[in-house]
Amino acid sequence: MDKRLNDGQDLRVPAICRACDARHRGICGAMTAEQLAEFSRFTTRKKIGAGTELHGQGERVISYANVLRGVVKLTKVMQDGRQQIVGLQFAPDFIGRPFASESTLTAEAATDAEICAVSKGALDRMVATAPDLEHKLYHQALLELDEARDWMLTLGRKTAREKVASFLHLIAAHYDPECNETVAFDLPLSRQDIGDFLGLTIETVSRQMTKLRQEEVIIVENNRHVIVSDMERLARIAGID
Amino acid sequence: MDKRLNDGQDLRVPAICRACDARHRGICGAMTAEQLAEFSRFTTRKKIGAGTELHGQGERVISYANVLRGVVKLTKVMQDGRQQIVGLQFAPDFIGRPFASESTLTAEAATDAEICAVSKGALDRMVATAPDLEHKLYHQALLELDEARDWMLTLGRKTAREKVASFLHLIAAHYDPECNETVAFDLPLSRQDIGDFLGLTIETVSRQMTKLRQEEVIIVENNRHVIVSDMERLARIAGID
DNA sequence: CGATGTCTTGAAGCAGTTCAACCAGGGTGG
DNA sequence: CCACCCTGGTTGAACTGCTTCAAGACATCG
Repeated sequence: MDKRLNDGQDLRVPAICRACDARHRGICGAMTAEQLAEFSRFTTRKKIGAGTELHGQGERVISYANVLRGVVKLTKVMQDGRQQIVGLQFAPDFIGRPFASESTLTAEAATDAEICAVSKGALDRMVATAPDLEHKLYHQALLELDEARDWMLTLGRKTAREKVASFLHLIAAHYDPECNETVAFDLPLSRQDIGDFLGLTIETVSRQMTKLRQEEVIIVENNRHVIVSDMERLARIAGID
Repeated sequence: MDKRLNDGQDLRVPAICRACDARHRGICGAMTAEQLAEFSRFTTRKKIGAGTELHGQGERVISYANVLRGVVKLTKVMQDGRQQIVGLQFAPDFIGRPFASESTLTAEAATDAEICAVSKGALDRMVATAPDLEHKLYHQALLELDEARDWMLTLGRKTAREKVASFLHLIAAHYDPECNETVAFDLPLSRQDIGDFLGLTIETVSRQMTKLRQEEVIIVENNRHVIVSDMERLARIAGID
């Protein structure tokens, strides 16, 4: 039986959660109807515009969030302004760092997005008593760690060309987990953000994109829309095994 | 009362664990005497020489380990041989990736080391039933994620000089958590490894070390022994806030 | 004491940055 | 409705920091 359908009829589950896309895929999937009901008293679903900051580097954190739609970027900055994106969160990812009062990074919407924010206290309390929830969070942390380490290889050892291809591959793979031969999508990041993600300048990103376009690895429309006709080829250029 | 002393007299705790340095600091700290007794039937304490591989990238993993002494490096390689160190594990760190059968990286002793290996099955079973243990593992995963993201900033946005200084700072801070003004230590990595950690060539690492030596930021003896006289200054050069 | 591996130093080359100009699209106001 | 500007992206030319390639110094160990 489809759990989602079943759940949609379970009136103990809050209405807002019953209508939520991320209900089963995200951390909420680990909660019972009763827990959700209790929990939802501390959650707020909201739409945020691109550029909205959820919390800043060095700030005290008072809430966590789940991404429901859009992309949130996690960035670190040095005093002199140099910037590095250290993570991209897609739906239904969890945003926040349990067991730390201060954030070591900034979380900011890269695109228009929708999130379900929850007070830190409420989640911390629930984590302390619900092993299933902590298990789910642990699971996501491990996935993020895998991603971070993959990206370290990209940052440390790949050429600009490979980096840009790796980025395109990452986004494409996210939009099409089936990994079809051809994929089309809108880039969730500006050229500046792509540069900050890849450890490159905006000019280098632009030049490499142009080259990939000329070689017909990608087709670009309106600067943001990208069509990859041969994912295999892109992966090869990206240096992905 | 000192828990360690107390524990040393508790005969339900296996002898090998009673004598273990990492007993309370590592994940074992989350276990009861009974759990340890059960658990120790599946653990093997062993000394391994520098260069010993614990598991390789792409291999099936059959055991986890705790570092008791020495340093273990986690590396990723591309088919053409380019290599990146994506993590350094010190005592009492846990090595392994729960919930994955295959490893996406290689774990290899960077120095002579001592580890406490445990069969994957035994730990997985215990994790499934002991929330405290999973909590501890989750906690470490989050710390590793923090470290990985810090390093992404280093890899993506720092100059060779700042990278080398950052590395020295990292090692120094590990040997002296008190953060005294002056710290002396042996480098746990060869120049090649340092390069692979920083995304630089061995020559660039060497040149930057020479420069730092000439500026008297560090004193180097026998290539491996380093003395930092002014940690503040090193941090400034490393671009650490 | 030579042999081997590790580290340093030097010189030349190149990938990516920097600086500057240009272009396209989209909104604003005269 | 067009001139204007403003933002985000592209392109070009000169520069530079890191790499590459090659040789030499140093330590360690049979």
